[in-house]
Amino acid sequence: MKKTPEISSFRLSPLFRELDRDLLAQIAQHATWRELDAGDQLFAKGEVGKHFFLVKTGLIKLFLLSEDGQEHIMEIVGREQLFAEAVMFMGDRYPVYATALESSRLIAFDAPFFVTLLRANPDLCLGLLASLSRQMHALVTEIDGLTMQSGARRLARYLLAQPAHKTATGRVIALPIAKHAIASLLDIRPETLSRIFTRLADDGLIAVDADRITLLQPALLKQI
Amino acid sequence: MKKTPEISSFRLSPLFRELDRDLLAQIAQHATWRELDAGDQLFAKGEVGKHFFLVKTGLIKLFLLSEDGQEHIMEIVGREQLFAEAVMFMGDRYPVYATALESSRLIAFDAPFFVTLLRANPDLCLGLLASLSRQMHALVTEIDGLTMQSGARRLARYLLAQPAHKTATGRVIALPIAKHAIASLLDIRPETLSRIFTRLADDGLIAVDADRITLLQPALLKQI
DNA sequence: ATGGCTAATTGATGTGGATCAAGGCGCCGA
DNA sequence: TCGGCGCCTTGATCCACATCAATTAGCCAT
Repeated sequence: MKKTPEISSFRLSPLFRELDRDLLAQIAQHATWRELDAGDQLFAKGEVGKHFFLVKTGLIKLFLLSEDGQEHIMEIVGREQLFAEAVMFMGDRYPVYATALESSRLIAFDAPFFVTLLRANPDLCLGLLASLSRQMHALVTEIDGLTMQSGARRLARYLLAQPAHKTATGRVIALPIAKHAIASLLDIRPETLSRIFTRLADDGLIAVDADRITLLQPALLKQI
Repeated sequence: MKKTPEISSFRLSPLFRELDRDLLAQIAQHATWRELDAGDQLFAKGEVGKHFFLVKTGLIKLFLLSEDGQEHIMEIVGREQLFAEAVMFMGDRYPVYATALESSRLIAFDAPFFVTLLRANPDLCLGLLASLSRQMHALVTEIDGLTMQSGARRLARYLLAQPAHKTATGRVIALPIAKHAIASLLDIRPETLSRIFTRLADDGLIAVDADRITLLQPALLKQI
């Protein structure tokens, strides 16, 4: 069931793009496919981890739990995205929980082996450094957003960041995840998210039809 | 005025610890001392940066500004700590502002030169990867704390993390920075911080004498 | 000393979002 | 077809913290 992935399935990821065929082959030999159904757990926080992952299809949520069981989604990882690379250098323990939001196929890369590759390949190192730096910047921006912006504003940003297709009335987007998951990601309660949606709709900025959102006034949305 | 620092002044930092004498000498040649008075700006957000820094004495605050001028301190960097390493891989732009809280002496390392060293020294690469991973984990923890914990709890954590010396009545700590700076770091208003201090004091958990805080009940403080 | 800073405290009031509670609605399985 | 069960919504109330405002206390610089 676990066969080694084709090189072509991961060579286009930014981290691997510059590598030569031989190296890619070695990486592939130390990688395996991983399949998850919706709701399946990939790893738990604190668990010793020997892999990092590339999402080929599906969605993975990375989250933390407060001691009263409240879940806070840190990030939703989608197709062609790499995650948990940092586990290789952090005492091997995952800093978050990871479960599948929908059925998903991942490639699991062997972390210890990858470290030996890093030791011999400075370019690979630099690529990984760049990737981590980008993620750090994103985290700093997230802290900024969480502490200095209102819920409505965070939702506006989120909506504007979604892929959309244009129609006569405005940009239409389909929410990729359930509303309660969006609420967790934006760090607000589902009830509050619902109220913000209706307020933005009342103000004519958006139109809501279940998970189909039309941005009627994207310019005003940006200004919130 | 800018003379190159002695090797001994930075060789003990975790990032440099494993390096041989020759490499250290090269690094030193591309490094300079930087002196700042209290309030001096080291760099601004968005500025193109060609250096990363090691604090030898003093304190540097890293912060963001909201568009209405509100300042949010992300981190206070103290002696023997390295910061802004990530700027080497992030399009060269600093993601935060940095100013001195008190007069400070720093070593400024040349980032482009350091990248050439990384290319030739996998061990150095791995050290930097480890450092960035640790910082990322800290950021994740910070998000967790900011979004899932009350102000009182964040203050308790902060106090417990400070260096203290024990006395008969409890652990005594001297706040290293002004209370309003602590408030910004914990993302609460100075007024609210003041009220939390008096509440904790009323409850007998701590005693406050200006910037001298005695932890009377550290165990209870941990439980908040 | 004196005036003018800024930090810190304290009180009164306002508010965004959480919490508690009660339906409505789509979807799926028997 | 009918429950049943998440998900979403809507309303009422609550609370932590922000905001606004006034006062006091240290701390230079003149």
